[in-house]
Amino acid sequence: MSTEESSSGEGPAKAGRQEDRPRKGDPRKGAPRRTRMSGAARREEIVRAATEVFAERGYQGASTDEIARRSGITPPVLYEHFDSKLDLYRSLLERHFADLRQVWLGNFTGEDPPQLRVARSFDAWFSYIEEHPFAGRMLFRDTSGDPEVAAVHDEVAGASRAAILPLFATQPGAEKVAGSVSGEGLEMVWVVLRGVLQGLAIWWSKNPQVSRERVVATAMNSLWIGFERVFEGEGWQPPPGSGAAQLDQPG
Amino acid sequence: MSTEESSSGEGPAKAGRQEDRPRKGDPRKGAPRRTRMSGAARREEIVRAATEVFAERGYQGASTDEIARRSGITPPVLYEHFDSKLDLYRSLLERHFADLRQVWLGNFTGEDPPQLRVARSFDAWFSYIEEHPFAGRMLFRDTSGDPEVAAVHDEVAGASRAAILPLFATQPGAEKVAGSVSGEGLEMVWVVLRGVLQGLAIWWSKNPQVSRERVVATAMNSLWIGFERVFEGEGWQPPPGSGAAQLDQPG
DNA sequence: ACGCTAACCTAGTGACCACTAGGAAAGTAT
DNA sequence: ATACTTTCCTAGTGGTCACTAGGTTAGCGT
Repeated sequence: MSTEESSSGEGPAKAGRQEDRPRKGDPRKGAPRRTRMSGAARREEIVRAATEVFAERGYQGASTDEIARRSGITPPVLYEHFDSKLDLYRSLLERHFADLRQVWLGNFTGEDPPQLRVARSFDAWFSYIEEHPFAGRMLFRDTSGDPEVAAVHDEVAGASRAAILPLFATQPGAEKVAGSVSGEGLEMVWVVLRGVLQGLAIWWSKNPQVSRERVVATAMNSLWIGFERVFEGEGWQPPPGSGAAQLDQPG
Repeated sequence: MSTEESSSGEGPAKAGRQEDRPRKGDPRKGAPRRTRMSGAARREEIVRAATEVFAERGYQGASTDEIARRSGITPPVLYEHFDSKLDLYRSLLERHFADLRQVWLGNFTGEDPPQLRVARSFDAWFSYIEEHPFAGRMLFRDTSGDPEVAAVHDEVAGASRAAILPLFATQPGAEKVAGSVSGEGLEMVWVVLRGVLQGLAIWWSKNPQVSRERVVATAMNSLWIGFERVFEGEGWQPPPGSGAAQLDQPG
């Protein structure tokens, strides 16, 4: 314990502000935050807390007051590090998406057989999710409620997609999954992949007792096994001559 | 249910009656709403408008004022039909999930070969999405930001899941996809299925030029083709003797 | 015509939230 | 100690939102 506190001596004229309170009760108001950090360290603390809160409550549900509280500061300090809530959100997205992009680029490329590269990528991807649960849950949230937020999310996520998608396009036979490897077809492959991985990641975060190996195996069984057979030309065909009649939904 | 009274079309020339004012500027305040409806009709109008707004902005982003405005009323009237925003949301969820449940129950059951039943169900499911775009986009939104809303969503969606999942459990070989057909395994199958269908549905709503047949084919190629092979025992196996070393992610 | 019910409105209320002005204190250099 | 910078605070501001109290009017039955 360092110096008692420097405010000894003169009695406070107006308000009796004591610095070393036994911070029982409310941790925000009762305890004066005399834990001063360097700017960089505090900024990291904000990033960590904000990832947590955004993961738990989504963009709209996360309050800057709550983020500040979990960072050990009051709201004004937050705005000395980030211009706005949206600016903070964007910088988190960029950081975490960059991490995941590296996971793909570092594992999917190479000369190994496709199945091995896919399995390796999935495993590395779920490893990242395992080690950064809040990051995963934050990234995969639906943000389309607020157009401005959705634009930021689409922009950052789109940059990752643009970096990763070409890896798949070179897979021979990939065009058979969704009709083509360019434009809509490739986009649909991406949608399916993302749907499965994100769905499993969110489910896994609520069922952590399941091993990563099992989650990866489920993803492989769902995606790769089917895709591989489609690559070889065994794709599903609609039953001939049975268009509308059979496929109509009941009233 | 398509009695769409376009209450606010372009006014023909000018104000002829006492009712249609030249509502320049604020459309809510200028026009006295003397279009009185029966309670049931107004309630339907609210349901329609609320589905739209929840689909566009999510639960938190949807304002009751906006829902009221699109229903042609002011907020107090809304509360004569529903107890609260959450009550309104719950009743929409129940209605639309019940519709989708019927799609599954009406198409997946029967004596046809599994592939045909799956394809028929997918087609019927996407048909429903096609005809009720707002319903689809509303149901598949992430609502976990607000615990109270998440609880309602989980409750209603869980009822649908409980009705549909047993249909899959009887599929021979289904346990091989995720390790078992009970508990976690079956849940993971559900997660994968939901991830693919919902992902494709949301993507499709932004890319309506793609035919339903193509979307269904992508879903079949992604899910059924792979699953079928797994059913037959061809599931993916981790490369032997290559656990952590190969699968480690890069720094 | 006249009263009654139900649909609808105006005009709020209090709570919450993103964000800020201005000042105090902690650390650092002199 | 004194001057200076940086970190952090108190105490707000204006705006939005879910929801409501109490009054008005349309339309129907008699």
